[in-house]
Amino acid sequence: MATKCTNCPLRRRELFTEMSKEDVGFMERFKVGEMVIDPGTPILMEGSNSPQLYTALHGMGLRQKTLSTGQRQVLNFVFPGDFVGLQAGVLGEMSHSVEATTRMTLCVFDRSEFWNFFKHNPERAFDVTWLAAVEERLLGESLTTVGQRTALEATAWAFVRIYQRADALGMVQNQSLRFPFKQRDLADALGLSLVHMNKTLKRLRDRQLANWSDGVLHVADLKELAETANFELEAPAKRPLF
Amino acid sequence: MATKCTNCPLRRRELFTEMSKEDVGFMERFKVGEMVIDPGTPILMEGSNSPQLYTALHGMGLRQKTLSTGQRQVLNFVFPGDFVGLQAGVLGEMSHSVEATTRMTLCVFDRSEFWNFFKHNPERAFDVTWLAAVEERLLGESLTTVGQRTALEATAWAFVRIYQRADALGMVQNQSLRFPFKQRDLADALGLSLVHMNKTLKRLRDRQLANWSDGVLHVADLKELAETANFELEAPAKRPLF
DNA sequence: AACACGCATTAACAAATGACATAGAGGACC
DNA sequence: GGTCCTCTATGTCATTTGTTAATGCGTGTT
Repeated sequence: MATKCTNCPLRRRELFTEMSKEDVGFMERFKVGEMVIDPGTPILMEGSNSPQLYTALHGMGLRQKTLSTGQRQVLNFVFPGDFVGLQAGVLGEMSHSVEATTRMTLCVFDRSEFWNFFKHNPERAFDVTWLAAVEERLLGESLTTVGQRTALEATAWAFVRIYQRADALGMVQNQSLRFPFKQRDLADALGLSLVHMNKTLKRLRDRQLANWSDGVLHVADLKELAETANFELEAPAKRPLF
Repeated sequence: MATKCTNCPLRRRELFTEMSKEDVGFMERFKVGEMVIDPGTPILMEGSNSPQLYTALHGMGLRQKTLSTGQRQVLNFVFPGDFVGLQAGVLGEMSHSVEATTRMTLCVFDRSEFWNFFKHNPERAFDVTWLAAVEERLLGESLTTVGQRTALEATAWAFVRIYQRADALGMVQNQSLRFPFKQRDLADALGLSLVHMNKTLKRLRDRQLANWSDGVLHVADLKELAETANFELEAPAKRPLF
């Protein structure tokens, strides 16, 4: 029942770069199966060294880090097409956890085969590095947001990025998308308290910039939202799918 | 008179993994020269696509991102041995700037040769990915700090990380190291105002945990400092030198 | 000597954000 | 129907952090 990479519904999305027929075949041999998990289930644990790597096929999740005090930082949200476990694959240990927020299905890859990529398929090896660099770029931007932007700006920034990402995946309809997280999740992603997050959402709603209710994010005017975030809108760059 | 990779003083430091003779030779052919720059000079600019990549040999610098409002986020500090320009090498465009804080000397590599690494030297290609993953890990930790820790905890965290990094490079003597930045730099790294940074430094000084004056950071008790940071001390992992 | 400049320091006050408390809506379970 | 639970919403107050301004100190320049 596993989806064949040849028929992968993600590859067609405009977010992703073209993939050669050979590479698709290569991926198909690399893929060992598919996994379906329920909401709330951990996929990878901080400190663990998973023998498996994943690509999110359906559903959404989040990456997070927990301090000894119990506070948690949400590093980012996992969208379909995201590669999960690169750190485990390369460094041998995850520095954060990944868990499913909705029901998810994941493509499963064998970590022990990972090294073969570098040996036998330099193009795909380059793509892995590309993904790591993209991740680094996004984290740098998140860090800048949490460090420099106000609660309102930060929330607007997050919504713009989420909207753009979803749009590139074809998940936006009527300027709306399913964003099935809790206010607590976004608060922990932006370093805000839950109460303050809630008040900030209300402000965005009152200003008619963005409305996130019942798991649906609606953005009335992306440009204006980006402006309140002090964020320069630009066409999202393509990236490899792994 | 460029340093030959064979005689590279960094490679001996315990921070770095062993490198085979062949790889050293490989690097030596990859290296096209050396560059010395004065304090304050930009090395790579946000948005630029540099034809050159670098490894810091001597001196220190910082990576930063600037918002349209003029605020800046310092992403991290560049130590000797750091690879600079990975994003340009892989993505073709930097998402942040890098500039020298002290006088620096950098090994210069040709970006056009970068791809050859992946084709002809999978081990080194893997190392590049490793570096990207390490960078991602560090940024995730910084994000967690800025998002979740108080000003005091964040500053203590930063000092612990800086101390450990410097120690692994053999830059610590008498529990002290040169940390030639301004309070403004650290404030921008931790998302704090300059004044609050200053007050926080005084608190750490009063508590006899850490004293950063005249460009020298002195840590009296690393363990206690880590405790105030809510940070779990662990032996720093080795990493490849590029 | 006089001056300007960058940086660290401190005080006084302002603003942003967090903490606590409470309430309501909805779902799951008995 | 009741009860418990999670999540959202809102008000009040406390705390952290930011802003502005002033001072001092060293260094380099005129």
